[in-house]
Amino acid sequence: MDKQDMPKAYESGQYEDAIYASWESSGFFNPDNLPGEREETFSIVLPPPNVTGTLHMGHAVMLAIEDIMTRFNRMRWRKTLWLPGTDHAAIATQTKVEKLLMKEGMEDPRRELGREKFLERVEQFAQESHDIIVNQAKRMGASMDWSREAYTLDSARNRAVNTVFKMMYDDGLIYRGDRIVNWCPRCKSTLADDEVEYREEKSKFYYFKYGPVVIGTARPETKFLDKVIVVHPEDDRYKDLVGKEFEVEWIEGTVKATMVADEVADMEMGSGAMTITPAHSLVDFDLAKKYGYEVHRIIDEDGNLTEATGSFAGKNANQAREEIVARLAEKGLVDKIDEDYVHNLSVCYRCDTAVEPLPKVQWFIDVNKEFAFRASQHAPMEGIEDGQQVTLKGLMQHAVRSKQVKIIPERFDKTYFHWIDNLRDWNISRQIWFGHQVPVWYRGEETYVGVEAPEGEGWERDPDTLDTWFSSGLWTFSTLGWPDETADLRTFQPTTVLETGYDILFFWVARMILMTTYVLGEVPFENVYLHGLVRDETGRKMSKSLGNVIDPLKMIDKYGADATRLSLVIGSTPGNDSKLSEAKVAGYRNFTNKLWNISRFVLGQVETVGHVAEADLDPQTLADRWILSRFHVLQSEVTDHLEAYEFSQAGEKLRNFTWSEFADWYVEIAKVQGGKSTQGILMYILERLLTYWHPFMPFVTEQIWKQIDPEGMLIVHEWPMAKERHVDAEAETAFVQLQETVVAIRNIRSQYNVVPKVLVNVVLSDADVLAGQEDVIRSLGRVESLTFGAKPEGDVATAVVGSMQVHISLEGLVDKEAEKGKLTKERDETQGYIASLEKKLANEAFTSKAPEQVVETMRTNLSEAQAKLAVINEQLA
RNA sequence: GGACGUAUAGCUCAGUUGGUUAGAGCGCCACAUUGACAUUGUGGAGGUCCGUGGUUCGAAUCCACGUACGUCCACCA
Repeated sequence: MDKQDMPKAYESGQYEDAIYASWESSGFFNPDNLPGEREETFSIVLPPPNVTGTLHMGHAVMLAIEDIMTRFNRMRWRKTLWLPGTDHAAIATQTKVEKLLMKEGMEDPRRELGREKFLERVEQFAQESHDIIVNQAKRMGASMDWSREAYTLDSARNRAVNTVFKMMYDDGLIYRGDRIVNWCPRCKSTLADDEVEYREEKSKFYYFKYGPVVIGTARPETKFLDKVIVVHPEDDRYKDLVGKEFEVEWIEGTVKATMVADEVADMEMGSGAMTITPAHSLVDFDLAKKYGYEVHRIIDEDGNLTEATGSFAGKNANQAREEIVARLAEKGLVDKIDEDYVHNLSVCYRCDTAVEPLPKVQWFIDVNKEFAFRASQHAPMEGIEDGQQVTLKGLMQHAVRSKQVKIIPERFDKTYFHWIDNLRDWNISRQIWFGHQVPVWYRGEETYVGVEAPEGEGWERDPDTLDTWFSSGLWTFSTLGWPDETADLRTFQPTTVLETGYDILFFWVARMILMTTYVLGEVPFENVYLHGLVRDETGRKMSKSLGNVIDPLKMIDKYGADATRLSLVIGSTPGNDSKLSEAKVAGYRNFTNKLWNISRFVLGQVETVGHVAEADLDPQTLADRWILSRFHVLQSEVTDHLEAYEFSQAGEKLRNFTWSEFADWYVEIAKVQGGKSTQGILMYILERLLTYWHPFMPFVTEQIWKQIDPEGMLIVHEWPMAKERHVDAEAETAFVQLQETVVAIRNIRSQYNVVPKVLVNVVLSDADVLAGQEDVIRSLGRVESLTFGAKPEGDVATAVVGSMQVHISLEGLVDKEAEKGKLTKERDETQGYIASLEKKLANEAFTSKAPEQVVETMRTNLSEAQAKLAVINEQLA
C-alpha cells in the first residue's frame, strides 16, 4: 500500500471533519437507511441540551457514552435510532437573555421591549446557541439522526404539550389552586420546589416580646399581622394561656392575638412559642388553612411591603428589616438579638436571587389524585390493568419498583423512591414569557382548555407559560410523533435506554416516567444509565470563577475527538463523578496513535489487504493459536460488557489486548515468524479489532478502515462475534511459558546492564515445551545462540521459570552473591506459597466444602510450586 | 435531622454474583534512538485493600459499629 496514505503519526485534525461529513452523507445515522434486515431495535433520545450557550464536559461525556451505545447497537445489526434535539429551557434561557440585554444598557428589558419583541430576541439567541451546540455535537462524532431533530418548543412539541395538558385537565389532574409558591422576585415567576436551592448563610435572629410570650424570627418584616401564637399542646409553660386572647403591643400599634396549641410547635426551639405568618411560610399557610385564619399578603411580587404594613407600605421588605426592628426597640419589645444565626437561605436555581414564599393562583399537577389508567395496546405495562384507579405517584413508583424501568446504578432506586415519597403537587405555571403558553382561555366566568384556541369572541388566553420540564417530560414520545400514531412511535417507543446525569434524576427522569406512563400507559425507556459529574483533576467542580474549566472543543482540537472520548469513558463508572486532566486526554491521544501505527505496520506487512474469512484462517505457530484464542476471549468479554453498559471495562480490556498482547507480542513475533498463516491472522485481527474499537474511537478507526475496504464504511460493518472454537487453553498456557522465558532473559540482561546491541548466549534446561520457538526467543530476547541442555560451565546467570531454567553465560560479569540472593529470595517466596496452599488443602472443612474446581486448581498450583522449589534448590546446591 | 455514596500503589481508578501470591494507566528509577510507533520500547521499585469486631473452610468483596471525605433531600417559626 501507499505509505503516503498513512503518515507516521495520526493527526486527528486532518481527518475528523471529512469523516463526519461522509457519515452524514451516507445517511446511516437514519435507521431507515441501514443496510440489511434488522429485527431488533435500539432507540435512545438525546437529553436535549439547553439553548443557553455552549457544550461543556458534562455534555461531552453524555455524547461519548451515548455514541458508544448507538454505534455498538448499529453494528450489532439492530435498527438503531439516536434522536437529537435541544431544550428551550424556559427560565434559564429567558434569564440569560435578560442579562445580555441589561449588559447592552436596558434596565428592564421586558417592559422596554414588550412580549413580542422580547420573545424575538430570545428566539434569536436560542437559534444561535442551537447552531453552536449542533456543531459541537458533530465534532464529538455523535452519530445522531439529524433528520429527526426536535426542539422542545417547536410546533410539533407544542401540540403534544397542549394535548397532554388537556388530557390531564379533563382527568382532573391539572387544577388551578391558590397556594404558597416559591416566587423569584427577579425572574418575576414562580418556581417548582426542586428549582429552589439552599445556601447556608449567617444572619441575625431576633427575639421579640409579644404579649405574654417571646417569639423568635429571622424575618421581622413578615410579622406585621401575626396574631396567632402557637405552642405545643404539652408545653407546661403555656398550658394556662392556650385559647385565651391578648392585647399585644406590636409594630403598628396594638393587635388582638390568640394562643392555640398545635403539635407543629417545637418546645425545644427558642421560647417554644411562635406566631404564624400564613402568607409567607408554607407551614404557616397550612396551619392557617387548618384553622381557617385569614391570609394577608405582607410582601408583593416585587419584594416590597404591601398596604397591610401601614406606614411601611411600598418599602423593600429586606431593606425595611432594620427599620422595623428599630421601631420595636423603641417600644422596648426587643428581647435579644442572636448575631450568629446560621440558616439556609432559599434562592432561585437560575439567578441566585432570594426566593420569596407567596400565596398565588397557579396551575398544579395533582400527584395524589386517582384516575382511571389507560393501558397501552402496544407495549402495555405489567401489573396495572386498563381502567384501574391509579395516581401519578403510584405510576412513578410502580415503573421502577417492577423493574420495567431499570436504573443503572441500582442504588439510585432508593433516591428515586425517597424523592417520590416527599413529592407534593407540581406547580407547572410560570410567569415568564419564553415557553409553552398555558392552553387555557377565559371569558368572564367561563374557562376553556383546548389544544387550539376556542371559537368565538372575547376569549383571553392565560398569560402564564409552562414549566420547562413539562415539555421535556414528553420528550421520549413527543419526538417520535405523538399525538399521531406514527411508525416511529410503534417502532422505537419504549426507548431502550435513557442516558443522563444523576443530577437531573428528579427534574427530568422522574417527570418523563410520570408523563409517559400517564399518557401512553407505557414506560418511556427500559433502562436509565446515569453518568456522574466531570470534575477537575483535584476533584473540584469545573466553573468559570475557579478557572478550572477544560473545554471539550479545545481538547478535540489538540488531541482529537477519539482521545477526548476515551478519556471520558475509560476509568469512570456510572453514578460516580470522575476527574479529568489534560494529561489524561494526552495519554489517550498516544493510544490512538498506537492503534494507527499498529495498523500501519500490519497493512504494510501483509501481502493481501482486505477481509479475511473465518474459513481462510490457518493458525500454524504457537503465537498464531495463542493470539486467536486471546482475541476470541476478548471479543466475548467486550461484547458482554457493552451489552451490560460496562463501557469502562470494555475499553480497558480492548486497550490491554491491543497494546500489551497484540502489539507487544504478536506483532513483534510476526516480524520473525511472518509466514502466510501469520499474515492472515494479523489482517483478521486488525479488521475485527478496528470494528471493536469503532464505538469508542469512531474517527481513527474509520480512517484506517479506508485502507482495508475503500468501498464500505466501518460505521455499518457488522459486529463480529466470538467463536468458541478458537479458544485454545493449551496454547495459552504454553505461550505464557514462552513469555516468561523471554521476560527472564530480558530481566537478566537488564540486571547486568547488557545493552540491546549486545547479543547473549542462552541455554534452556527442562524446556522441551519451547521447542520450535527458538527464533522467537532469539529475536525477542536479543539472543545470539540458543541451545537446550544442561547448565553451562563458567559465569552463568540463572532464572527459574516454572520448572524450566534459563541460563545466560556472562563471562566476568556475574555477581555470584547477587545470583544466590535472587534465588534465595525466590525460594523463600515459593516456600511461603507452598506452606499456605498445604495449610488450606490440609483443612478438612475446606476440601469438603469448597467447590471441586477451586480445590483442583489449588492442587495444581501446589504441585507446580513444588516442582519449581525443587529446581530452585538444585540451582542453589 | 433523614438518606445515599466513597475509602485499594505517590496520583487517577478497575476488581461482575465471596475462592489470585490483589491489577491497570499515569508518575517514579535504570537502560535503549535510523528498523509500525519516542505520541516509543525493555526491565524495575512501590499496597497492614480506612479501623475494629463478626459471618464463613475461605473476606478487598458479605454483616455490624466506628472514623474521614463527599452528595442529595428535608427543615429551621
